[in-house]
Amino acid sequence: MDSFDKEILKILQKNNLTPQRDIGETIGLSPAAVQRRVKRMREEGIIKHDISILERETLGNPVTLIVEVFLESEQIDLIDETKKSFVSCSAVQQCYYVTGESDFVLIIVAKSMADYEKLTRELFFANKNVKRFRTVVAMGVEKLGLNIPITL
Amino acid sequence: MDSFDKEILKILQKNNLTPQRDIGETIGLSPAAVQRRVKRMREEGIIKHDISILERETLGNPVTLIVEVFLESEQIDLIDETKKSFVSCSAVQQCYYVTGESDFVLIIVAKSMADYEKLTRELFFANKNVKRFRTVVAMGVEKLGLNIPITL
DNA sequence: CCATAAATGAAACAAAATTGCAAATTCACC
DNA sequence: GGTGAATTTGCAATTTTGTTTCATTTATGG
Repeated sequence: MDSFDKEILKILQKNNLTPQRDIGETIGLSPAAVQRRVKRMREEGIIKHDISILERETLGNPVTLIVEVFLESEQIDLIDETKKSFVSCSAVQQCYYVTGESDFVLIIVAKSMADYEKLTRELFFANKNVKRFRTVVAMGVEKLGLNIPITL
Repeated sequence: MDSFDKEILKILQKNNLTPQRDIGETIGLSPAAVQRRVKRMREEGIIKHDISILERETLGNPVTLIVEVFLESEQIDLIDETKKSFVSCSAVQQCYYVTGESDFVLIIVAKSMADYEKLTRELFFANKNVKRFRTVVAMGVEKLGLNIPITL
């Protein structure tokens, strides 16, 4: 992985519909060379996914919540089970397994607070291993991206 | 926005390189019709961005942190200023303006803890309006996406 | 310094996206 | 329910983009 690759990645993580011709011109490489590098990086998994980012509000999910989850037991199989229930929930955008007082931090989207309240029953109250959870309501999503700082 | 649009979005937010022909076959519409709908939704901003998601680890940003920031003053201009400094920082992946005890929640990536420590000086210690902050270290990123639940 | 391997650019090729147009569908109004 | 306008559709032609081929160049190891 050289600096050409990194420059390509910098462009793709901003806009992955950029034509390879344009990328080539920008970084000084032929379209074919760009094509081969992109293909390789997809195969190697450096490029994990290619997705469209949608507007949450228009699609009926205007509420964002940040939830800190505290578990009862730190037994590995119990943790795994709980983890699975979080990850498989489509409302859960992100799930972090964390150190400190709490065990998980979740980023969740919901149609409404009532909708979220319903979700907490499934996700937390129904789970014996969840001791307690603390919800923080996002009034505004000021930045939302997965852009990684890439140093050449 | 009808159920065709929603089906298209469901596909694109998983993989935006899916050929329009495939999308058309799946949902029962001609490639041209799909193309026009996608174009419209891009123009309307329902599709906000099209990006590649990269592997953080390979690109030298293996550390993820969740930070709760408590401000000194709730004055709107001071908040805005602080917000700007967070949003413009490339290590900050997400910035939420929140209710409750704290004022902001940030998701931050870093090369190392030492790197993060350096970042805290710029971002928090250098800012007079930051009263205190609480850092939670992510041991594992179990789920990381921006997939919105779309109901037809 | 040579031989080998890897990466490149140019051109041909294939696949996908985009556009023009006539037919079909939907919608608002009577 | 019927009628006309507006919208949306599918098909086919066109254009753009992505992919492969191949000869050449550049880098690598002995």
